[in-house]
Amino acid sequence: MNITISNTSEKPIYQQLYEQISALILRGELGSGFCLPPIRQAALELRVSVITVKKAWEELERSGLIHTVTGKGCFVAEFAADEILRIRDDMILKQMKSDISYYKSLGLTLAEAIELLKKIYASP
Amino acid sequence: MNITISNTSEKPIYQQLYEQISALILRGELGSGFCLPPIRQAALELRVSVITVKKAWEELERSGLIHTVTGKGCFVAEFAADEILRIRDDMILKQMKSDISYYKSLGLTLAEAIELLKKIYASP
Amino acid sequence: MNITISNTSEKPIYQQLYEQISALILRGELGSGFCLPPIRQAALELRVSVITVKKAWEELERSGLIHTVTGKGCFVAEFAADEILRIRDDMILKQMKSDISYYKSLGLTLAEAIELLKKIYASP
Amino acid sequence: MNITISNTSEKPIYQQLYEQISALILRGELGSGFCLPPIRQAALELRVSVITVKKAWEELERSGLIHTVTGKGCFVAEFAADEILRIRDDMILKQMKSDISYYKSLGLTLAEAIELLKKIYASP
DNA sequence: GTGGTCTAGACCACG
DNA sequence: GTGGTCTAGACCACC
Repeated sequence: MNITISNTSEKPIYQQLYEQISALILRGELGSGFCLPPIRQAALELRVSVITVKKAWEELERSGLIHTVTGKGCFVAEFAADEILRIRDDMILKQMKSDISYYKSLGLTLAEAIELLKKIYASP
Repeated sequence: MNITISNTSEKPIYQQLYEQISALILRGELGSGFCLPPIRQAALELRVSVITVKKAWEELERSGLIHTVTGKGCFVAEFAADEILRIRDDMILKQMKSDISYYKSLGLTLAEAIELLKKIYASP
Repeated sequence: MNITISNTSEKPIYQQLYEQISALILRGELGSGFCLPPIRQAALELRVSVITVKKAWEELERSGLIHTVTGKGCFVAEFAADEILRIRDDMILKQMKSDISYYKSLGLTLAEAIELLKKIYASP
Repeated sequence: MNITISNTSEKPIYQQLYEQISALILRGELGSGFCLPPIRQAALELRVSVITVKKAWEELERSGLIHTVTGKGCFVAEFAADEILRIRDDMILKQMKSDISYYKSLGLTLAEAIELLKKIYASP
């Protein structure tokens, strides 16, 4: 499941977890019904606290991306094909609005933004 | 000097202050030599603690955007005309790299990104 | 971790702290990964305010000598063996340039300076 | 009298004044009996406050380098030839002791110090 | 438990 | 008047 956690990052660990797993689901790499590892096992593998994993799982459930069955485990929710796209687009839209308000505040024009975007997208 | 502070924002107050004032300087609205309001006065007007304002001012100084003269006040630093552009571009580049790595992780293509960018830039 | 604070010194307390701890790190007495005492505990032991300790710790982080993990503590950064020497030499060079410009302004010759240097270095 | 004042320096202005004038006296460029300019004139020329100049003059008097005659002006004190050397050496010794304790705290050896000293003295 | 932020209020140095 | 430092004490986020 290729998750990487940085202890030195400014972002809280639970949020790093949340972002990476939600990305896996929204890109379709974790399909509907997929069973996430138990929090204790995930905590061991990622070398983080159980509490931290639990918090990330809770956030995922709150976003409607997973679905907890007590005593069974946590499963990726069932999505209609277009529903998953809608959720993804909402997340991107929300984020991009915030990003762009920052660019605008520094006086970046649309043309400059597009040029930069192309350049950065091209690099790995 | 239109500064707006949100006490409920996730961002710390001193950082909101830092971002807004650095934007004013980088957009050229506060020219070289401009004297910022005294920290005590700014604290009163913004209804925050003196220390919070000071912390923001310190960050501005650390970034080289202002310089402090004890007993006199805090002044916007002297910039070569192109230097200010270079600083602005560095800030934008750094931020955009981080933003785009998020878009990519959600599988957004360059074409989609540009389209969204245009749409959001158009709205106010 | 022998730290001594003088309340009567002209130097601010946080700077005394910064200088002594950075010296410990640069001399290699606090190795990579070493965990500094929690700021509240350090404040108690040194009989200064928590905020004063925090300010010193922040300066250390800004210099890249330590890194802070929220909820965990503050750890001496990982250095390549020669990197730590480079940082030390930069600090000494910068300081010595300033010192020597003062000696020169008082008309001290190189020969006199070396002689004095030897004499003072010999004394404890 | 070639005095240069930096408003952006970390050093207080009165101390910059004090250091530069005491250097002029100790190097012998301002001989015994030389009359310093009136504080109001000096303040005008240096574009600093009268209070600041006064403070510097007072420090000079306290060090025994000048001598104020009310209603007449401030005059460089009378020194025996060797006395001026003694004062200069005291000042340098005091400063160098402090400087060297810093070098030692960073683990700089005497040999390294001498080498650096030669290198920096050679450069302008 | 840890660090992160914010507050109100005090005293000092500088100009 | 300005900024610089320090204090005690509070609340929050994270682990």
